[in-house]
Amino acid sequence: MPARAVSESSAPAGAGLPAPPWKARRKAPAARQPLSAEAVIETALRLVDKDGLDALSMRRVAQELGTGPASLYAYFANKEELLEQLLDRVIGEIPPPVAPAPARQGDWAAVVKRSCWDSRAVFLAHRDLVKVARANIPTGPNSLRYTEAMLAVLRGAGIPDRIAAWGMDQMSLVIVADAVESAIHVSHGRQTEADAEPYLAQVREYYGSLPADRFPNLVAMAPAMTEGSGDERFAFAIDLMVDGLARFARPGATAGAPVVLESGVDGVDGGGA
Amino acid sequence: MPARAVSESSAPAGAGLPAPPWKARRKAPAARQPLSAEAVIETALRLVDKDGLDALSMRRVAQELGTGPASLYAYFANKEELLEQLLDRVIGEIPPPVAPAPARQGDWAAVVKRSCWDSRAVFLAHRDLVKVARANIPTGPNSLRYTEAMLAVLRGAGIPDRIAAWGMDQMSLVIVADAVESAIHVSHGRQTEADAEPYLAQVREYYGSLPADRFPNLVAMAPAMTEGSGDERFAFAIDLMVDGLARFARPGATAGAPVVLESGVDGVDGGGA
DNA sequence: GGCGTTTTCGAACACTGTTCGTCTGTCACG
DNA sequence: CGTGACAGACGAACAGTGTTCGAAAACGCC
Repeated sequence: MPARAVSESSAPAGAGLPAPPWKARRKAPAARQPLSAEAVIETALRLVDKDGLDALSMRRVAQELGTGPASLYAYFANKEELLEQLLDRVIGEIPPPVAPAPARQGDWAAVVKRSCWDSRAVFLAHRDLVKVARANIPTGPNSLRYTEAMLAVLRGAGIPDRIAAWGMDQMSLVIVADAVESAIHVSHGRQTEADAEPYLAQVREYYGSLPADRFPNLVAMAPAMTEGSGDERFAFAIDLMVDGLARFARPGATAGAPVVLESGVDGVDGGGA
Repeated sequence: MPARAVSESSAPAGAGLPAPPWKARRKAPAARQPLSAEAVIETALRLVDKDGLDALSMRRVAQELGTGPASLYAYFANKEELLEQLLDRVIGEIPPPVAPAPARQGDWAAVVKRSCWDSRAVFLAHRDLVKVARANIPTGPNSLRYTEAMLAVLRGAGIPDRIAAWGMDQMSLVIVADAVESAIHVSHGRQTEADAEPYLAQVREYYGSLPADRFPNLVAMAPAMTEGSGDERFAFAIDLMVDGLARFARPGATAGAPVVLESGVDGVDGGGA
C-alpha cells in the first residue's frame, strides 16, 4: 500500500536533492528527484499557471516529472485530491489577518477588508486554479490556519459565532467568484482590462440594441451593466459584505443589530430598510 | 452546412410528430422525432436531473435519442453551447419578479428577496446543472427576461444604475453558489439535510479535535461552523445582500447612503460601523 | 548473497468531445 | 415520371482523458 503522505504543510525534508548519480537507473537515466507529493504539487502548480487548468492532466504532470501517470497515484488517490492540495498550497500564500490590538478594536473592518484584498491578489496570481475552489468546507492545513485567523478578528470584534461563521463563508465566496470571473476572461484571451474592453463594448452594444419596448431597463442600463473596473466591482462587493457584517458587531452596533434572523421564505415583510 | 437553429425560445413547430410509418427506414427503423434543438435540450435536461452533470456526455444524449453523437453537432457547436442553452432553459422556469405598484414601493426589498427564494427553488430542482453557471454575463433569452424584470424592481426603488447592476451580479452569485454547494452535497450522496448530518458531525468533531493552542477559535466555534440549515444560511446571505443594497435606495435611505464608494485597496479606514 | 517488502510505472481499459466523409431521404426541376 | 442536387443524419475514427493492473525494479534486512 502506498504512502499517502499527510503533508503537515511543513517544509519538505529532502526535497531539492539531486538523485545519487553513482548508481544510475537502468531504464530511466534522467531520474529526477525520487518523486514526492511536494514535487508533484509544485510541478502541477507551474503547469496550471502556465497553460491553464484545463491543460492540467495527470499525464502531463507525470511527463513533466519524467515518469508515467500511474506513479502519481501513489501520492494522490485521484485527480481531485491533487487539486485540493494544490488549492491549499496556494491558500498558504495568503498572509493571515492579524487581529487589531484591543485598544484599536474598531479597526477590525479595515483589517478584514485588507485581508480580502490580499486573498484576491493571491488568487489572481493563480487565476485558473481557483476554479476548483467549490463551496467545499475547507479542511487543508493552510485553509485552517487562515480560517482561524479570520475568525479571531471577527470574534474579537464582538460578532456572534454563528454570524462570524456564515460571514466568512460569504466573504470567501465573493473572493473566489471574483477570481473565477477574471479567470474566465483570461481563458477567453482577455488578459488585461484593456483586452476585455472590446468584448465589453460588444456586450454593451448588444444590450443597447434590444427591443426597447420589452427591455427598457436593460437598454437604458447598457452602459451601467458593463461599467466599472474589476477593482471597483470587488470593492463594492466586499464593502457591501463587511459593512453588512458590521451591523452585528457588539460594541458599536448601529441599530437593534438582530442576532437571530427573522426573515424566511414567507416573512420577508419586515426585513428591509 | 447544418442549420444551427437560433431557437427564439418559442414553442417548437412540429416537435411531437411520430415518424411516417409507411416508409420504414432501412437502417434505423426506430426513428424518433427527426431531432431538433428542443428535443436534444429536453433529453439532456432529463439526463442531468437523473444522473448528474458528470454523467452527461454527448454520446449518452445521442444514445437516448437513438442516434450517434455526431448528429448533435448539427444543432450545437459544442458541448458548452448545449450546456448554455440548457441553463437558459432552466432559468426560464423562474418566475420573473413583478415590480410593486408605485404606491407600495417600499415593498421592493420583499419582492427582491422573494424572487431570490424563487430562483433558489428552481435551481435546487436542477441542482447539478447549476454547476455550469459560471460568472458569465448571461445572454440567453430567458436570462435577459429575468434580468430585465429584476432591474425594473431595483431601479423602481431608486437604486442608482451602477449599484443595481453590481447588486444583481452579487445576488445571482449568492444564489448560484448556494445551489452549487447543495449539489456537491448531493453528489457526495447526502440528499437531504438529515443525510448530511453525519458528515457535518464529522466535520464538527474534526474542528473540535484540533490543537486548542493553535486553533482556539476554530475549536470554540466547532458547533457554530456547522450550524444552521440550508434555508437559514441562505436567508442570512440574501438578507445581508438586499439589506445592504437598501442603503442605496433613494427614497427612504437610512443614513448618508453613499452612492460612490470610497474604499479601495488602501482607504479602508473609514468604512466600518 | 538472497529474500520480502515497498515503490515505480508501461500498458491497457473504458471513457470523453469532436471531426470527416459517406450515406440517404426529400424535393424541385426538366 | 425520372433525375439530379442538396441538406441533414450519422458510423467510424482520432486524439485525448482519468484510472487500474500487474510486472518489474529498488530497497532494507537478515
